[in-house]
Amino acid sequence: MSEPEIHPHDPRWRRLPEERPRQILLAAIEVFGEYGIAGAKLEEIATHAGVSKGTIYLYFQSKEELFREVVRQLLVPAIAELEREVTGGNAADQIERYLRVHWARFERPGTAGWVRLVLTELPKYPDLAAFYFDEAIAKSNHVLGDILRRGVASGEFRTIEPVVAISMIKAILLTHVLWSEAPMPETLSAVRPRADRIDDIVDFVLHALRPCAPSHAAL
Amino acid sequence: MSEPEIHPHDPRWRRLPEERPRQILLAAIEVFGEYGIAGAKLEEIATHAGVSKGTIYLYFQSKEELFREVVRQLLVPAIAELEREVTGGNAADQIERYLRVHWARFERPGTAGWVRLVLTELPKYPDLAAFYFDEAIAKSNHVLGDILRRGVASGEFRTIEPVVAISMIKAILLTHVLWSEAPMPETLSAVRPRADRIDDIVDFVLHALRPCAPSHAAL
Amino acid sequence: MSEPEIHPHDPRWRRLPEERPRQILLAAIEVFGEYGIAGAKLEEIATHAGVSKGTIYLYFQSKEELFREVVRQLLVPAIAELEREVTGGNAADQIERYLRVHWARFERPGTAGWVRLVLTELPKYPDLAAFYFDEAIAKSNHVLGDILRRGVASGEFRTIEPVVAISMIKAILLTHVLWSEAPMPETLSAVRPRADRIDDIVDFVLHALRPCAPSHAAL
Amino acid sequence: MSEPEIHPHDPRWRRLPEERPRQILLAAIEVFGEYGIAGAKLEEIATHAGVSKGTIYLYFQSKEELFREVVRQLLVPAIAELEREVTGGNAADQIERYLRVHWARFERPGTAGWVRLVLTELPKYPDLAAFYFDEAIAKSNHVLGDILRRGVASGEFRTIEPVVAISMIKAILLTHVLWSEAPMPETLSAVRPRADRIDDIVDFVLHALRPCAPSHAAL
DNA sequence: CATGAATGAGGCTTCATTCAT
DNA sequence: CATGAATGAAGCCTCATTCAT
Repeated sequence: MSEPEIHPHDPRWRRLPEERPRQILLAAIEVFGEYGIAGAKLEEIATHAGVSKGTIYLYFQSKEELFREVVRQLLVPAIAELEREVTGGNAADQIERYLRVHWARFERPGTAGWVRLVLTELPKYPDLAAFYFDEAIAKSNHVLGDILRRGVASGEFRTIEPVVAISMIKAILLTHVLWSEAPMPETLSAVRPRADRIDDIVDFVLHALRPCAPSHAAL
Repeated sequence: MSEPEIHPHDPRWRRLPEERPRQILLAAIEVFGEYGIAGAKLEEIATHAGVSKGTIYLYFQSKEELFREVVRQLLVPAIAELEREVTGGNAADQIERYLRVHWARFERPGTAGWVRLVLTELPKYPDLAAFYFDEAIAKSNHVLGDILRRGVASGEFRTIEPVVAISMIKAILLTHVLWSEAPMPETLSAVRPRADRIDDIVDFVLHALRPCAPSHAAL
Repeated sequence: MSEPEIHPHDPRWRRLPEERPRQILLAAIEVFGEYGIAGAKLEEIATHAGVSKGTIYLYFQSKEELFREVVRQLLVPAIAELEREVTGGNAADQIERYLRVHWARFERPGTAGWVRLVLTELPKYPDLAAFYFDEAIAKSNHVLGDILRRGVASGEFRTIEPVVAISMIKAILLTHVLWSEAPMPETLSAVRPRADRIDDIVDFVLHALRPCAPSHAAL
Repeated sequence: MSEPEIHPHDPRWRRLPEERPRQILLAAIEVFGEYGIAGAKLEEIATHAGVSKGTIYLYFQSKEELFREVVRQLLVPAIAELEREVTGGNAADQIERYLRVHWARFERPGTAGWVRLVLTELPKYPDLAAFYFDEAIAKSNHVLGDILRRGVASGEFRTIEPVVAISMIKAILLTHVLWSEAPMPETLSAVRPRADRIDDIVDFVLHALRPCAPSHAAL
């Protein structure tokens, strides 16, 4: 209909073989996060990546394999990387730092989709889930477990099974990430929209861990 | 054609027509919970309900409308019903009771699907989410908020914004329900499989709420 | 563009579950025969059968499975059926009858495609080929072998390995069927278009089998 | 950039550019022969030829044009060349020589693909078929026709229309070449695998041609 | 010249929805 | 009412063809 102005340097596409896979993966994690595996359309991933449908197949064998690579190349490294950032200070400081580092990480737009991805899609792929657990979860569990054990030993924390505390901490963190994005977070949770929700989380977790006098909660 | 009560060649038995919609809704919540909205197939819902695909359309206009009715007729009432069961005792007892009642409720097979539905599918339908919030969440928030306010007032709990405590409690509860289900709970969380996980939850929550100073034990 | 006259009894389709599979198979054998498995389009098979694309999948799991059923339900029975028609007379008469019966069979329009199907597609499916061999080829070999052995024993035919004569007879028959249809038969063979090509075939085969005086061909 | 003869780091060796089209044609006839026109992938032809996909388009306008050139530049000359080799001896000797020369020719690996190409793909391209007929078939028909006419005239052969004998001879020859190849020859034909199948063919053809009456041996 | 990255039309397949029975 | 056969839009994937490098 409209004559696009044709310049001699108006190529329809460019050769970017080095960047393509990453472009596609980044587009994929976004779209998968929003719609899930079944609901994500390759067409949309391609558009987001600025390529055509067929191009995806130059780098990934299938939609499922693309999802697998998203987990392998983006999810797992991103999670694994977080663990390195938690250092220094006493146990409570480290817990706080752990929470804030993760929160900051997940505040980046589009990352809440990751949580949904992990919660709802990963269980369908046992091998992926196992890989994810080994490479990402186990490490963070180790980091958190160390902090908790140290805190308990030093009396900074009350006596608590590290594995239990870990699951509570992660439950709180992940769910609030999920609630923090998307349409109407406050609708599904009870949370009033607050930018500093992470303060509440830190506060709640540290209170739950602090040592106690004659506890009535031991019942 | 139909002389249902007497004829010896009568096929097994037949449900009253009025029950059809409910059969379908029950099948739908199960299948939606397992596969999500996009992944659920009407064929499978029909099979679960013991009817044919076409029959669904006699009672529901479309797949989406069916999902809406699932939320309206099953999810909301089921959640709303729970709130009535929490009564009596001091604030800590009531919190514990709240947690245990909900946990027991969600331990029924198939109910973890509800949680996934609410956490991951509902946000896509703002109007449904609002309805769900008004009819189900708001009530439970009210119940919990009352308990918390009373506990804080009586000194049983530390000073904490009820709305914050509510979101923490629900985050922990819902996530553990999700993890307690079928495919590899312990793989994606850090949780060792334990039947008494609810004890850990109660313990953690009450510790988080108890007063700060060397407790001069309320009550 | 054109308003089709809508009568109250102008249904867009009719329920014909009994006939559908056969309609589709008949359309499929035609289209497969013309284009091969890869070249055949389900769209065209559907059109030939007077149904929509989706309908094919109500009765056949996939394009390949459709092809398999064509072989199983149409090709093999059609070939097998032929063998029953060869009876009576001396050996030469029976050979002639065998040739003419098969020729008549393959003269039906569309059947030359069968030959191409068997020659070019069947080898790709070893299990199908084995089935076809057992159910169709082996029987016809048996029939032909019997005739030949009897002819040799009675002195009606010269001494010849039945298995050799069989392959010669089939080679001649199949190739001429292939040449007998399609665009320009006489172009690829040397054959002038003649309705009574089968007479030439009968003549040639019987001459090749007839007993001989001091043979110079025995070298 | 290119100093091909001297440099020690010169990659292996390189074909002269003039050979490229031939490389591609040779690869193409192989792949076309195995998979047919529709089933053949340019990617595979390129790989076989040791070039890239794009290179094919430097020499051939399209896949179909490539097939046309295969017929024009390889099939036709190869067939035409065969005719020159049949000389000397009496008619029967020449027929035998014709059969053995062709058989030897087609025994070269990959050449059975030619037969399939001619029998099953060529008919789809009437102009190609006509060209093939004029350039290859007509010549061989002429050669064979001459032999046959001479044989009939000398009494060495029985009275038979040359054109008929030609089609029988070619039918037998081509089909057995097809069956002699790779996937389950003995399954689709009745032929036991035998290295000396050509002896059977020669024997059968000569018997079919020999004079009828108690032979007073010509020559 | 040669490459191979990129494209996009076209085919197979699924499944929500419709409708004759 | 209920059925399930039939439809067809839409999505995944392939591969002949184009074109920047």
